[in-house]
Amino acid sequence: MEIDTKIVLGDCYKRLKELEDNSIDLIFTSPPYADQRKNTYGGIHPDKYVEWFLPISKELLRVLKPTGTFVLNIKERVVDGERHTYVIELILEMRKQGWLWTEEFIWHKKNCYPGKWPNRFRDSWERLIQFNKSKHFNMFQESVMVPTGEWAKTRLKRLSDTDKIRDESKVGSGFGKNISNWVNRDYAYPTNVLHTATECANKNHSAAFPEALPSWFIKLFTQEEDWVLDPFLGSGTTCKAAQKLMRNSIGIELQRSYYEMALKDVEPRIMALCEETEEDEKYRI
Amino acid sequence: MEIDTKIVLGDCYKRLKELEDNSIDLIFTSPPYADQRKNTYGGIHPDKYVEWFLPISKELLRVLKPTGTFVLNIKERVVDGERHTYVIELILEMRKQGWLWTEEFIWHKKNCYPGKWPNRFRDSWERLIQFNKSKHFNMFQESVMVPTGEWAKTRLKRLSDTDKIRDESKVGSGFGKNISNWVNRDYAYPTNVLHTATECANKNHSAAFPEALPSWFIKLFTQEEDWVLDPFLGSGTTCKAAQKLMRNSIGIELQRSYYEMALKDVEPRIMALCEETEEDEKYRI
DNA sequence: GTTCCGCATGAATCGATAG
DNA sequence: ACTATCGATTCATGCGGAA
Repeated sequence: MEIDTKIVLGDCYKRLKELEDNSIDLIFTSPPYADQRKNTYGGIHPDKYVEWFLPISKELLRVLKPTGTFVLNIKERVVDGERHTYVIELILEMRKQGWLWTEEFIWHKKNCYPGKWPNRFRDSWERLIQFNKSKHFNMFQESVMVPTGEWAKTRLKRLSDTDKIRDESKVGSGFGKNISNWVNRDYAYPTNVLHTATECANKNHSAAFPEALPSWFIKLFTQEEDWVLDPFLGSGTTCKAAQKLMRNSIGIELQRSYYEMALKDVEPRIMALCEETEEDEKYRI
Repeated sequence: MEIDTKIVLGDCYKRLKELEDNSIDLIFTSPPYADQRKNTYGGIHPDKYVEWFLPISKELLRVLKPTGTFVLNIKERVVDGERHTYVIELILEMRKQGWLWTEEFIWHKKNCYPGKWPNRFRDSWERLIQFNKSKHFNMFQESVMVPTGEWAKTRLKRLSDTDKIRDESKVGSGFGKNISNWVNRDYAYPTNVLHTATECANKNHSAAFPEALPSWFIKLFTQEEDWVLDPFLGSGTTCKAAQKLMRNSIGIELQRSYYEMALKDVEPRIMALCEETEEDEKYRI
């Protein structure tokens, strides 16, 4: 199987024009937050954010397949002691464009940014807003199933005595393939709240999200050889995740420094066999 | 110390009229969700929800002290495959009334309603929207600090097996509970994400939210002898919590059956000492 | 007195069927 | 076509009874 990973330098509004109608299966992106990252994106003023984003979302609507999904990672910032309303206004305006506001996932960032303020606590969650073009979109729920409570309660306790002793190292290092082979069925569907620790790796990119985040949505909403798009690629996390999962991807990035950073981490074109190895098995969530 | 706990039967819009201006320190409530609880509240249609709630929120704004806080527990339902927009529209309209949208807490319900659908996962979170009348509101952050260090050990024991298994299994793909978050400090400030299960089966009165929820906000936004208001009291959880914490409270409930249920659990007027027991400690979120 | 197992029960949603 | 009702689906939790 051969997949393509395109990293594009340029303004996303202009470069999106070059993409064909109905050609993308999943758009996953984290646009620059309002009035933040001033040095990189010029700092869109919160009051102008909706106005700035709507032309882009219109292009995104055009390039997305009818069965595709758009996942927008965003959080409103605090302005003058209040949560600014640009995110919820954006939802209302995008619906007028024709987007369906299907769902809102919560990303709970366990190790969120430290700090203390007299009138608010640390902000440890962000919105992952799911938009669709039609009600009949692709969703592959089985690909993100998690072990059930039942499995945790019964199976683990039962095998804890003998098996822990038999293979202590594997247990200690986090339940490897040992147990995942044991029980194939005891998996449950997840909910709309995701938990991850934020990655410290991409220090240079101020809005970096952990690779597990795009990976989760890529597995959920696409199949191998589908097309993934991130119009605000940043340091390249989305394309990296797509490539590992054998999805084609396009990433657009305005800043040359990020663009080059993304290029470094991604093989522009790769060839690979399409066989699930035992190694892959272990990485199933 | 003597505190008052008033349980009032009647339509909250009318009964709110009887309350004085600037007399309440905290409003905590969970109004009937749109088209839900039809048998008890008649079910407000999602399209009419904002229109229905605005006159009430106007009265709430009147009775709240300038230093007070209004915490609204709500979640939009799915209508025709989409998340309905009445909640975010309500935020915009309440701002026009003069409310400040200060913050939005997430209540992560661990035991959310089961079910499976082709196009969405189970909904395991609700909004706890914080509104204020002015930027200078009371907030007692120390009262809800979370023990760390020694406490972390007991917390770890209490982690459900489900949590342990799921988090361990996610390690390979980048997810994971970072135990090292519990650092050496004895107490840490919480974040704006709350975790608790809904109180469910086998109780004479099943509360929509667990008592820990109003308790947390009562401790955070009020002091002893302050006034707490719940205009949609339901089975009385908010007043019960207020009473235990030595806060005066007023609860308004339309349904006679709920009203009587609330009356039963609450001593209309009590005298008590002001000591936090070990039992209370356990209820800290 | 513990621990363990079984079971009922939720602020739900979809799709089909009926009026 | 549009609304109303109903069955099927699904899982964490806490209680009660049993070992």
